[in-house]
Amino acid sequence: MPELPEVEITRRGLAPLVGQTVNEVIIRNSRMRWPIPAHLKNTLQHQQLKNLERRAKYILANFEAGTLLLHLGMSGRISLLDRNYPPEKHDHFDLVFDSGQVLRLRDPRRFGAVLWAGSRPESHELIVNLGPEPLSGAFDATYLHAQLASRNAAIKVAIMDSHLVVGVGNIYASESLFRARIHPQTPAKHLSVAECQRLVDAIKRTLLDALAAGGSSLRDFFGTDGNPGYFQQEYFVYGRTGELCKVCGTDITMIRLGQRSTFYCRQCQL
DNA sequence: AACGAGACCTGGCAGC
DNA sequence: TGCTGCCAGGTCTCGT
Repeated sequence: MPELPEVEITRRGLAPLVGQTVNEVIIRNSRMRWPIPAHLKNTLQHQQLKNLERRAKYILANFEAGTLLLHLGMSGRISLLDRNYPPEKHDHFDLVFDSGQVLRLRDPRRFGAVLWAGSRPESHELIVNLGPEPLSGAFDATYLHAQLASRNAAIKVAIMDSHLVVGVGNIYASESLFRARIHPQTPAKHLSVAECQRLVDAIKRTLLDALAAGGSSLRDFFGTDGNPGYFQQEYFVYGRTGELCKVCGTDITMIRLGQRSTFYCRQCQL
């Protein structure tokens, strides 16, 4: 599930852990995208969680000793549970706190990551070259238009490039382009400033709407079964091949761009 | 610098 | 019921 809104909702849901102290680190399977560092067991022992931040799709857990990076990959999920709650097959990593609460990472496909970033996480190799946050002021039409000037690739592929802007995954790329009424295959460099403005606005609106929808289910997020129960987003185009466009009634088309499924309305998006 | 393809993994589902 | 093939929300790495 993890696109940027889901990661942000996860971060917010973990807020009760701030101020608590780590009692134990459990690594059941260290083989994630990169190995989970074994030294975390010592490094995080008795460390107090100072705060939780987010950069792109990384959750940054800040401790006195440094910052733990958490990434959910394609299939990751973090739950906040009682420490006695029995782990299941793909529960690879636990941070157990003195209160008896545990932050538990489950990730069947293991594309996610648990990494140590030391005291300067902004300089970490996975962080330092990332583009601006999509909801920040730095991501505006002027910036986007300048970035696209040298790119022939399809606009949908371009906005999913984390060096250009972070946090626009496969679902929200299609959704944002629909809202901006831009065909996903348009060569990026062909977008006018006005189109860039529509796209910037659409990306921000799409992500904010998803955040608001997810936020409404936050109460269910920490059920003892650990199921987030995300609000089922009502998509305009994603996954709706052959169904009717909610605006004009044309059937939704699917194509592949950059090896990813892409959905659009051939009437609304030119 | 930009682009496309391949890689990493497991689970779910359609079709036979 | 079981097998096979294909698909999946991410993103880094490598070759051109």
